Amino acid sequence: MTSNDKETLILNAALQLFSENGYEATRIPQIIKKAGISAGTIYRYFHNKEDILNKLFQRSMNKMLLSLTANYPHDKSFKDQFDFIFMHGEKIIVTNPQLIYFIAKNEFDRGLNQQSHQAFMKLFDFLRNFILKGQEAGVFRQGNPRVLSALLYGGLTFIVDFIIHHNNGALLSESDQQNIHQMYAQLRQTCWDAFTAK
Amino acid sequence: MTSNDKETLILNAALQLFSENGYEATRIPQIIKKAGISAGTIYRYFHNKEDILNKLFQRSMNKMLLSLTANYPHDKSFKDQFDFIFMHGEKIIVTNPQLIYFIAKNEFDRGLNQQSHQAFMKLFDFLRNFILKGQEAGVFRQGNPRVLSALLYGGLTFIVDFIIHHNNGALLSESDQQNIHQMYAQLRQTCWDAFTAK
DNA sequence: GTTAATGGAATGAACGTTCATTCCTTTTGG
DNA sequence: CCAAAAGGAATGAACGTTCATTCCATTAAC
Repeated sequence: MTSNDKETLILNAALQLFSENGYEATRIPQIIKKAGISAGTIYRYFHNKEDILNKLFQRSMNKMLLSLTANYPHDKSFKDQFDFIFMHGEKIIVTNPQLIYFIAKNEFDRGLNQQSHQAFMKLFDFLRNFILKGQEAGVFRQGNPRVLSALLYGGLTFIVDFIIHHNNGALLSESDQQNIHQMYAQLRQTCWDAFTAK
Repeated sequence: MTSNDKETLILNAALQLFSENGYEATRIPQIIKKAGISAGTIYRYFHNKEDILNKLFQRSMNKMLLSLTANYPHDKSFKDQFDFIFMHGEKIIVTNPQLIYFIAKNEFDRGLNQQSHQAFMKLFDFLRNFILKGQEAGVFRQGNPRVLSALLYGGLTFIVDFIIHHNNGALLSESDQQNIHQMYAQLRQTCWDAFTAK
């Protein structure tokens, strides 16, 4: 087991605990136990608790951004781009709902440093740019782009709430997954209608 | 100054601190200082820290529900009811954005007791029922009502994020208020389109 | 054999809470 | 009316506990 693996072990344990209980309520001993390491070791890889939060936040942001930007269909229609964003969004969420929930819970908390905020803004700007371009092209309704991103982001987050709390963080059953997939499809259609209604 | 006033003093201080920093990160000494009372006094009015959270949460929920249900236009059109909900939602949010932010931050946290969850569900059911009735009447689009409530609730919450963080929790300037009013109007129209698009 | 990594007991600061005491208002006695 | 007593609210220093972090002996790697 390399040192890199141990860092990942710690981050994964922290992700689960932070998303379940929040950053403040999560105790270092909990992380230690879940990661299967000892108190001293954690401080070989991270300066302190806050450092874990920030490294985890940035890793999460980069993961999401990478997933959304890799193979992004720049030259296709807005509908295709919209579907691409939703399809990959759903994949990210269903694969690891804790990630989104962790982000939503900690997004604006104290404890996030400049670098973390920049990582968030990168993702936010990506969505914002998509909306702005759609508005310029006359495909999306006019107005403050924040309203549309609020709908999209808020809708996604609230569905994650459902995923997380429906079974107390356990893995999703097949029927749950189908149910969520259906909600996701409805949300996509509803958002698209909202975006394009004139 | 009656004893009731002091309880309110504590709850108001807690509301501001909880919404800014979250429940866990808020320290009792902070509440004491902001409320202008001493350490012992707080335990005359509340059993413990968690009790403050729950009493505050329930007070917040009841405030919101009262504001939404008083003079509710049961016998008017769905559009009128929709506008009523939005109008009163905006009023609540602009008057005290911390309230919504506090709720959004603590909604699913550990520490909330049965009674608090019931208070939340009462409000949630109110919205859910409105959506269900609209669906039954064929006015709103079909599908899982949670998708529509996610859009509405998520949208509102995310706009509150903007209000709170735009000026670090200070009172809103007049131009800010106009800006928010505009966003709110856009959100209302967009949500209505999303709700009613077939 | 040397260096780096690990474990876990030890540490001290900070936390929520308590409680003996003080303060102030209200009641009682004459 | 006034003075003394009582009652309840408020105080803040002190307490036990819990937390993040450190330290150092032990183990693993090469």
